Amino acid sequence: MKYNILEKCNLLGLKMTEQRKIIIQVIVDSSDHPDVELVFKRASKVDNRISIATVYRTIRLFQEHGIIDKHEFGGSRSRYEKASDIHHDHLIDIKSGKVLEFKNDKIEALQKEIASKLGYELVEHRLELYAVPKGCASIGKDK
Amino acid sequence: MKYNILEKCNLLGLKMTEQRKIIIQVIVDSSDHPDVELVFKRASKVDNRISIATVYRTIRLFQEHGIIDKHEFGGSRSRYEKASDIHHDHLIDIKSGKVLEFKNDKIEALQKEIASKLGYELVEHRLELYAVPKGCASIGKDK
DNA sequence: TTAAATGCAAATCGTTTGCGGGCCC
DNA sequence: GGGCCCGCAAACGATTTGCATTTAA
Repeated sequence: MKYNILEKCNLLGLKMTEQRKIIIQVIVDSSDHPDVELVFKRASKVDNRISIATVYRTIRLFQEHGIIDKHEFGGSRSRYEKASDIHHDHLIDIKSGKVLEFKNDKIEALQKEIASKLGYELVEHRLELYAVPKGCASIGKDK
Repeated sequence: MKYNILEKCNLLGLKMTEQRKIIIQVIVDSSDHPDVELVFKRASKVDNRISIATVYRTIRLFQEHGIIDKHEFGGSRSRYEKASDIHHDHLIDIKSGKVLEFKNDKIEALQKEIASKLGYELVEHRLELYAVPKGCASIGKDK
């Protein structure tokens, strides 16, 4: 019931090219939710015959097959991470850009409840907390 | 302590042009979180001497001054609404695209608590529920 | 062998911007 | 009158796509 990415690709009948292997490896090894540019850079370091178009295509493909998850945090580019069986949300450190993951069942339950009260059935949700490390709260709070 | 948009613009020293008046009116009259294109269409109906560049500029300006709020729901375009004093989150009906607003203090409190536990101070958050009307749950659930 | 995947460059889409002319305060 | 604002069209950045070539199966 649990497959790794290579197995999932097989099941889906996707050809396993050198490029795809590298992109998969980069995604699996990255815990910082990289954007396409960054995945491209990291992949290029392994094998520079890879093109950014392929990275875009591959990431999109994987995303459409639920192999990786797409996020739109602060910036203009989308960011990605390996899909995980355990759902989680994100806290974005707006000082450093670092992204922490968390999970809270109470919030999940409340969301369902809210949707239900409004006459809806929850399909998915997006919860992002934008925060600053305790202490450096209002110091240099420019913008 | 409570000002309407015209007053806010005055306070900020913004010139009140015909275009801006119209754009403000369109935003105030819209409860469907329109994107720039739609604001432009509605504004043009009132006065077709308006250009989409002005709509982009004005909306951006207002947003930067906290006069309107920007959202990035499903699609590719950003959507906007008049800023309100009462914070609320959104439920997006993925069948119809309709957007409902809701407010839940328990969730707000939990978010602060989560951030705090992680060593952070919550600055802002984004919570969106994507849902389908009860009943038509899995019928025609074609992605 | 052959359908699918790649690289390249051009196209697309939403949004921003430089410029010369126009308009609010 | 002067500076902010406008319309226009060109520029932009992220992403997608058409096409000829390569490659996995």
